[in-house]
Amino acid sequence: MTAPDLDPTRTAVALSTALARLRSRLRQEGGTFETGMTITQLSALQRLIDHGPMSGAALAASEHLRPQSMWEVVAALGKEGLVSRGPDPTDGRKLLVAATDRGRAVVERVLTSREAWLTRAVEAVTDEREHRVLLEAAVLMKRLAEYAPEPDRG
Amino acid sequence: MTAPDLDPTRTAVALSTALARLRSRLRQEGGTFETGMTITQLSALQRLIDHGPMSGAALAASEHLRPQSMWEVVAALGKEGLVSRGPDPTDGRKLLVAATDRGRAVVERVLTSREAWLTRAVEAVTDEREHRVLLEAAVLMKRLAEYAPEPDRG
DNA sequence: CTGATTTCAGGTAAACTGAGATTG
DNA sequence: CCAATCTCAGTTCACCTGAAATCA
Repeated sequence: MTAPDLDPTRTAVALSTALARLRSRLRQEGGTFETGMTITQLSALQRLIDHGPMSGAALAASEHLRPQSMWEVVAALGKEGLVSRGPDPTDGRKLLVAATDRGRAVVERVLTSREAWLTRAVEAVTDEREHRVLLEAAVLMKRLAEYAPEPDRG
Repeated sequence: MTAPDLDPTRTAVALSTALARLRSRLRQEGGTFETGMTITQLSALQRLIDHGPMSGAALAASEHLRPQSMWEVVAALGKEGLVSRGPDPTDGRKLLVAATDRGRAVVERVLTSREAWLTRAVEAVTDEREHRVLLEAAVLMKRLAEYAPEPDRG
């Protein structure tokens, strides 16, 4: 039996509205960790670093964007020299997108800077236990984003 | 001394990218709890229910939007009969925005429906402990969104 | 020929900025 | 007269859909 105070719908609504409010505040604060990057760009770049070179279509699918939208993101990153595009040797339709050394360096710099508004907010308004809750929740939210329902089987 | 694995910058980045990915996935899934409302509209409506009638400017500030943007949100909610607008008896410049009974009913319905994609995802991919983590994180994220740095005092 | 990938063109939604009008 | 609020108009940004062109 699930505890009566744990209602997945209320959690879903709370999570959605928290998302909206934090996102608005981030926009208000300039948002993007002092690089020109949008969070979508940062997320895609991190994916490339973690996963290695991928086709645009695969990268789009993993980030839940349309390929056309992802190519815009990749073009923006490419213009800054953070990713490179090259032909896939085994499939002439694909272009492999890869993080460059410069891209890796920028992400590393983002991950060690203390200046971002959200970093200061986390330091200021959470104690150690709450900080751990946020960190775990980030992992859980990524897991939620990947959720694929089991197909019905007779 | 803070535990060495707890780095506010890494938490901030993890939270940001989790935000981006979950938001993309929500858009892909249709997002808005089977009402025509956007999450911004839902969040504003909840605020009105919790707080009582507010001026457009105050509501905008609390949700971190510009007044002009908030008036668009309010207009959309008004068209569905979920909020009403009336003059402030004490200040002729302001219009007080208030949730209607219909608005309260819609939020109540959202909070009890099991159909939303995110609700099913929460049920499916989290155990009870993780569910609690998400719920608390939603509260913490709203707190982060409200963070106001202490003014320097010499 | 079918299907997947990339590219090109145009469109939408949710926010924004800027410039009045009204009221305190 | 100055400041706050609301309104009107135009703009931007990050996505989207649709339709080619290329290749397996």
